Amino acid sequence: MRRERAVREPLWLHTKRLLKDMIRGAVARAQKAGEIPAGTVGEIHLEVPQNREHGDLASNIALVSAGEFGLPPRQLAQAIVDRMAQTDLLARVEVAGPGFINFFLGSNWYAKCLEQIYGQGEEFPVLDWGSGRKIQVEYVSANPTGPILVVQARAGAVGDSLARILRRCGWDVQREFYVNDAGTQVEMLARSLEARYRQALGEEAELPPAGYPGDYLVRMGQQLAKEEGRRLLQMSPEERLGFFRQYAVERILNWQKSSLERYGVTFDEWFRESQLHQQGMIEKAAQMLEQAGYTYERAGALWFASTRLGDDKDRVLRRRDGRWTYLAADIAYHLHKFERGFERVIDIWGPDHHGHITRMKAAVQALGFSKDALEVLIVQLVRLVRGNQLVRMAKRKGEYVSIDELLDEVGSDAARFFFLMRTVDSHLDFDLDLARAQTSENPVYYVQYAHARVASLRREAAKAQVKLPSPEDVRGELLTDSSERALIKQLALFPEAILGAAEQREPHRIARYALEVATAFHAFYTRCRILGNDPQLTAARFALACCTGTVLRQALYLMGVSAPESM
RNA sequence: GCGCCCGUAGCUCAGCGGACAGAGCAACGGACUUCUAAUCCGUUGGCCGCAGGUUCGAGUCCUGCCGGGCGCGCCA
Repeated sequence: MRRERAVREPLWLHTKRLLKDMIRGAVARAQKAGEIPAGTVGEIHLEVPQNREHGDLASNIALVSAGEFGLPPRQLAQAIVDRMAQTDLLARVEVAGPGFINFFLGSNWYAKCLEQIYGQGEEFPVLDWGSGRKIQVEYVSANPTGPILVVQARAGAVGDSLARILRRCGWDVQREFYVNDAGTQVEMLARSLEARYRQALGEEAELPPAGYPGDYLVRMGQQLAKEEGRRLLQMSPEERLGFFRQYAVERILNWQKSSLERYGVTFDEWFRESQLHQQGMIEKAAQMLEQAGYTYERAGALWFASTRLGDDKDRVLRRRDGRWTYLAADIAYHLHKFERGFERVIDIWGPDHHGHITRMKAAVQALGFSKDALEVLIVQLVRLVRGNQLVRMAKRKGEYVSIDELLDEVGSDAARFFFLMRTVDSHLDFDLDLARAQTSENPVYYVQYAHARVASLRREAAKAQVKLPSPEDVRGELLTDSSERALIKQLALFPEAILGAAEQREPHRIARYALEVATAFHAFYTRCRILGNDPQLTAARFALACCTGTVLRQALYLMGVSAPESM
């Protein structure tokens, strides 16, 4: 069993655990020998130094604990190093600078690392952080009143990627899209469509003041006029509005679905707000809030006393006219989420919803759940630029840039990669010209090209009758070039990149990681002849190239970007 | 006025409290008879918005300013 674990656990994580144990062990022994006074060691932190001369891993434990033990950092560090157990994974350990302990990985480590990654293939890295716990990621959730816009496309890339990453870490992930198919926006949509339908029939009809001006409704109205003629005018106004509402919502929803599918963004569940209304979920949620003592009536409306949970003002749940507010429905929706058994719920919203966070968290708390069970990620705005020219995208007058237009112009791979390169909370300037460029300036091609190069290498090998080496024939200790070692180490960092992205909810880390792997690979490829005359060296290098291909394919998959076999 | 996000190289951006602050692009100079040059190597380029504070140590944490974006409805 222990052997099994040692083999399956990613070597990088194993190494970090081992070094921490070694430090603790050394402190204990030094204390026993009287070289270090009594005291406790806090959490040990290992980092990858920026400077290569500072080793492969470094610990600042002696600087942090100097106060606790009353020793100068360097002396403490030296005492630890002197008492440290041996391991064949390290070449050397040294005390440096103000008191850092720097660890240098040895050739044995590189050999083991390559052996593990190559042996595990697509299974690498084996991760089980989530261990099957249920988590939900909700994203895009655009109103069914128009096309998916650019900021929602960004949220789509982020949400979909985060879901893939969490799943890779062993979480049971559900991806959800919340369809706001009830409420005034949808009423307005129905009335807008009715106006377009009447116009198509040649009637004098005006778009309602806050109606939807986009020409998709003009086309929809024309099509309805063609399909139905004047039949709809004979319905009662109520019936007619209901028809328009349903017709428009379904049509637009399908449109949104196909746009997202084309973009590789999918969902396990399209959850409809109307379901909450129909099933009395809102009343139920309101009752629970009431029983918890968080509601009151004033001026004919029902209020949520959210200020008691940190909000800056109380919020209306049920309007004077008896209709529920968006907030009330959203509270019911979140109640429903937690009733479905999710340990964590992650909502990805646009910047216009940030004000909603405090009250939503307050509601979750008032309903009896931990406020940490709900996490909200705000994806910041996207500005489209062409060169240094800002592309207009005002939503008024029906002027906008939809996901379809974006995909027509730059394609799914570039769009997703660009959205995932940046942290979600930074405003993004999306350069359409750059994303479309099929040149080295374009980072997505840089990564894809590295993958294609590996694929090409395999084809060349097949041509030259060079077989894929079997794992036991791979001798990683032969790889001593700086570029080979840098690449192996970079591949070894994959588990940490995935876990970091998952834990911090930062999918951009995968994009940056992929770029680093590609960089390390291109350097290796340039410096080292892979398919050469020495069979053993060829086997080792070929294995390393294959590992790179696998890791790149996995990383690209986590971003929903394709991994081409040739370019 | 209040809230959220941002301010790091000419441009776009990374940077888990650590060692001389990084990458890509742009600029300049090199490298293809050999596995894809959509590549590689090198050079140039910085009061990390400003001012205080916490710390052995701050681009990173705290406070206050300045600048930019967005939001503040019984809309969703």
